[in-house]
Amino acid sequence: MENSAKQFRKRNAILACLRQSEAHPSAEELYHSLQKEHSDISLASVYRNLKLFKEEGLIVSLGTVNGVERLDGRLDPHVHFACTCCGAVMDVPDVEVPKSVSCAAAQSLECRVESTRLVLTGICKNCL
Amino acid sequence: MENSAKQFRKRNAILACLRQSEAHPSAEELYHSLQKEHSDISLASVYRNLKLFKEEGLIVSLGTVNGVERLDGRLDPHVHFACTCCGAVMDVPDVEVPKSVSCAAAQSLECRVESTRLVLTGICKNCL
DNA sequence: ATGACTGCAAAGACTTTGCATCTTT
DNA sequence: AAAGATGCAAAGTCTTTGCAGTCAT
Repeated sequence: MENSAKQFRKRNAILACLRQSEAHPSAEELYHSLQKEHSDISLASVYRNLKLFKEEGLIVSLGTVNGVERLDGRLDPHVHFACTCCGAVMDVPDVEVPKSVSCAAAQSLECRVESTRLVLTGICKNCL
Repeated sequence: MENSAKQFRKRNAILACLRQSEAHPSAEELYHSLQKEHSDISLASVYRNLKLFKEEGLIVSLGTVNGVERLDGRLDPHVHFACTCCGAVMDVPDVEVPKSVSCAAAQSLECRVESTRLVLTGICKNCL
């Protein structure tokens, strides 16, 4: 365990960093945050591991904001707000997409709904 | 008018093509559709005009599906479903995001909400 | 002439991948 | 020795932009 912990040192750091962040960072933003503790980390590792995490379902993509993919380590479904001005992405507290929406979709389209992503865009408090 | 119609021939064709499509196409898909009528159109023109249309609010971006931006000529807010298997994007009929969601966000984040985008992802009827 | 739209090719931004190296088993 | 993780640099996608040519005012 100790050994494998060392082997997965950076991988774990990437996941931990994303989970601790409230900023819904991009790969590059994560990379910069990680450099404080892991000055020798590479951007490729960040991308590589993020891709793995997504495939494993450990993290979620929020889609792109200004052409850059943003990620979330929180797995419980919640609504996001993205500021088109500064690019900030934040959680919207105490709001959820009603389950009835995905049910209705599944029924009328005869599809299987696996995830639900509601992103509001606009101008944040700071930019106003 | 006839003259300017000619001048905006391709521009209009791009917008019309998007508005007629139900597929929420990407720039490249639009480009291919347009080639039937405008064999000399260029991909750059498609991208250029789509960017303009977005800025003018004539069309809406649905975000990216498999790394490619998808567009919608319908401006009334509605819910979308994206198939992760085949990449199809379709409208979900008769469902809407309650206004209360954006109101709650505006209130708790003290932000201005300008648009709302709900995308469900999963497996479509055909792929099931 | 001036301003606007286009095609082409080049540039740009973001992300992925091949390969050699190093570590762990 | 084998398997896995990483850094680096190269490659790959998707999108934007500079420039010259064309059309309309």
